[in-house]
Amino acid sequence: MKKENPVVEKIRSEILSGILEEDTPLREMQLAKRFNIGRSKVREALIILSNEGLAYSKHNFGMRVSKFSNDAIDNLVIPLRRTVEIFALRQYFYEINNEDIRSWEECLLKMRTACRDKNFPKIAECDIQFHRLIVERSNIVDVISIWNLLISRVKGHFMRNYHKYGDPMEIFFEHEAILAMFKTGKLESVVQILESNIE
Amino acid sequence: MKKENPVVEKIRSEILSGILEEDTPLREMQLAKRFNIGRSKVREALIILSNEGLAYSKHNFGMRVSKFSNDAIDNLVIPLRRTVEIFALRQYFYEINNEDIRSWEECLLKMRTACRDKNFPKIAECDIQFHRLIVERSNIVDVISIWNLLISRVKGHFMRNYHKYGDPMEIFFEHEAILAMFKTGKLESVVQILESNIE
DNA sequence: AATTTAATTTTTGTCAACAATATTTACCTA
DNA sequence: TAGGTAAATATTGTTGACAAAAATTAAATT
Repeated sequence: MKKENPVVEKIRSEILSGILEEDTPLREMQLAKRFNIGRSKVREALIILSNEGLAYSKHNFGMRVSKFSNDAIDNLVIPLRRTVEIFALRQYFYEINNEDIRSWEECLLKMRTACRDKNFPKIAECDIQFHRLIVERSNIVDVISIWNLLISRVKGHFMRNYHKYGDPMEIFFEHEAILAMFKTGKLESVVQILESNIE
Repeated sequence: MKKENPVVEKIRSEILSGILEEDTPLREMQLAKRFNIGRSKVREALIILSNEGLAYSKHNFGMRVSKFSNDAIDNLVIPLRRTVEIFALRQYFYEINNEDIRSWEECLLKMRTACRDKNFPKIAECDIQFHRLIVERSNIVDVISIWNLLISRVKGHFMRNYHKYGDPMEIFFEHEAILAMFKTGKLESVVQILESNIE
């Protein structure tokens, strides 16, 4: 598997988590000094981020952090996410073992704390992690990379979506229910509940 | 919206269609001279292609054309492509003008020649271009980049798929029919014929 | 003081140069 | 001639230089 550029990974994570706000200029020299690399290496990283849609640029303007996605895009990306995650799940569902279950349980533990604390960025992180585990368990590189792109396209969607819940704990209960259904071994029921969770 | 780098587009199209074979070195100076641009611009293009999975590199080895993907994930990617293209089309269908029609007609003209000559790499190039025009006309950068990733995951699929046709001219007729349906202005009919074409 | 204008600094985009590495060619020897 | 070795060439990855554009600061004007 291709090893990721750690500078790309770091900047991307900071954009997705909201540490870097919309329209923040990504200054080349500043990043070069920070990561102790040359300007050309920073440039490469920014090109990749821009290609992923997390940064944008104009001529002689440099790269800036992209704005949040809009509802129109969400309407496209959410069905795609459903398709990808359920495709991934179907590849291995009947081979799920105790170790797999434990990784989801570990994720849920963190999510419960985050929900109790109403720490929404942390809830989003756990939410994404829960679904990432579903996709990565398939071990199919192409599927994982498609899912990664889709997730980067709904920057801000998770936070917005949480407003629909009266109490953040409901987010935890929903994912707890998904895992409970995993344990029953009923694939079509899992598909149904997973579909309703991805919205 | 920022226009896509035409050099990236051209090289990508040549990789996807199979004009550039697996493991072909993508020499920077050679490409720079060919497109009349500097080496740094070529470098940017290659980074993007590599990020999309169409090229790979080792240190001091440069970029090479990636190998074909296996068709295991076709069952996933093809429905996704359908969703994305039809989503794009719905955004602007009732605003299609003569200039748009002309760009598809221009594409079809090349496709007819390629089909008559049984030049399969060229057919694939035109086929991809036809669908790319559908997506790019939406001017939605997120949609375009998702589509680009999906297309890059089925490298080789087009060529494989053409074996189903008895006569390559059928490929041209199918796309001619799509454009004809565009002109009728009946969106749902276009959706239907487009869905059947993406397989 | 507020606004406009000019000068200064910063930043980007691009090029050319360079060392490090890889590839090719020419040469030598058995 | 075949195979190996060294020289020559080509290519990449990286740096620094520099002009063009943008952003910032300072000065001037009302």
